[in-house]
Amino acid sequence: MSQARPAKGTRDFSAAEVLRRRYVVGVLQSVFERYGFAPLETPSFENLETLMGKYGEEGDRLIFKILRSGDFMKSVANPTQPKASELADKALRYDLTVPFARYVAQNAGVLAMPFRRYQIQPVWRADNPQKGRFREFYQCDADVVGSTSLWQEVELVAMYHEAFATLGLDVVVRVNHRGLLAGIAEVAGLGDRLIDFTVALDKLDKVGAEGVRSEWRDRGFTEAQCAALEPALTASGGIQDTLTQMGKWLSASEVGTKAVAELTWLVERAGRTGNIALDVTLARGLNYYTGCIFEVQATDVAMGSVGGGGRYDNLTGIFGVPGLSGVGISFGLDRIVLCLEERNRMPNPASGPQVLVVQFSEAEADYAFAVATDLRAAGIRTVMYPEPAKIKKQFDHAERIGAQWVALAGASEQAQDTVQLKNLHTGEQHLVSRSALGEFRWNQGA
RNA sequence: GUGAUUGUAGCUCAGCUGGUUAGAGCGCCGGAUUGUGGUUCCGGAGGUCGCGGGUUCGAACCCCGUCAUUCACCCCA
Repeated sequence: MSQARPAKGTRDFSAAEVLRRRYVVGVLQSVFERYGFAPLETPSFENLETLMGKYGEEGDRLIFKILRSGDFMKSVANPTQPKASELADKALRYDLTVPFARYVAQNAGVLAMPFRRYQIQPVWRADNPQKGRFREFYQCDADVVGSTSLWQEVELVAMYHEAFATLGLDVVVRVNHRGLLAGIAEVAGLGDRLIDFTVALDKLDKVGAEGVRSEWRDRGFTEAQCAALEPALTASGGIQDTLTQMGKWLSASEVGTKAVAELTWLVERAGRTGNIALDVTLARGLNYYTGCIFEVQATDVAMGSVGGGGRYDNLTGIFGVPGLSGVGISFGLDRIVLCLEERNRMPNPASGPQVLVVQFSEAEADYAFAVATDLRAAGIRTVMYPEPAKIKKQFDHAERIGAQWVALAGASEQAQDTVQLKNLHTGEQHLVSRSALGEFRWNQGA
């Protein structure tokens, strides 16, 4: 086994893979831009304090920290037990939302609000890899800040629907509202245990109702509290029914009631653009969400979510700019690619050379190169064989690099200013004059 | 961080209850009258059996450790 391999959780992308990823990115970009989002790129690493504490305790653990430069150890107070901040002061970005919030806070005075940006860049997490899960992966985010209108949510869901419809992947956009969860916690008397409640509830589809109940108990909820939460486990049926149920159950809670109203309004409009589902068990880990939350699930592929997002009312507050509400969505590029491949919905765009120009002898190479230049000028992807190897070898090479045509351009062709074009698929051969290469039908016999 | 799994040629793998110079297919390189490929035939190169210890007359095989892979948990895209 070779020791030459990429680092854990990372991968190389071959030509074919790069092209497939570009295809997906292209679809997302075009959707983002049609909805008026402008691109933004931020650095791959940020100051450590910019990232720490934004993703919860678990998230902090998964941040890739970058060792300080220089002889930093000499300033460490206790070298046997250095503090993390003494060893590292920078970290690779963990997601695109926090760097975006940092950017908005920094430029709050000059950005036209509401401000819409999209961002397609890799992020890094020091997680253990598994299926569809990497330590370096791409996120494709679209966020809008500076507007509390629910129309933003409607548009973002429409973007999900449009993008996945274009890609040909069947998905459902699951919707929930942090206020709904907060309302449940309130009426069940959970106090500040909202996170414990939601993290367990989120696993309903995985571990079942009994699994959730026992996790609640493990997390220290009383039997009375568990009993009070019971309606959260049984909420099902139509979206409208569920909303009605929830409205009654949470009528004593102000946040709960408001959340139900918002969901009712959103669901009516978001349901027009595609498949959506109300899922009161949807929690999502990132604890900066405050309003509607989304998660996109491929319906025909066993895969974690292929996208997620939600509203966060005060993300820039921690960077000193309070009162800016934002809402955003994220597409998981790597997982989308995996899903499309599994569903055979991935096109295979051509990129390799179309023509290989054979080199017969060193004396004839100048003419071969002139022909190659003509071909390239005509927009044909062309490779000239670099040495006068055996013809069989040159043909083999043409086959292997996927070229459909071999161009034979030696002394006899030069005498007539022509080139022989042989189709490797059909075996047909055409004698074409150099001046007519631009009109040649390269796709014949493909 | 936890649990399990796997690690033999470039790739996919075989290798019996431990027993000589560790095999196959594919791939790679070369050749079969050197301006026309794919098929076929012939020949060739290529392995510290992940690494380090231990048991044994003898270890790819058994034991311990370690590293790496994959899958799952936690968490998440």
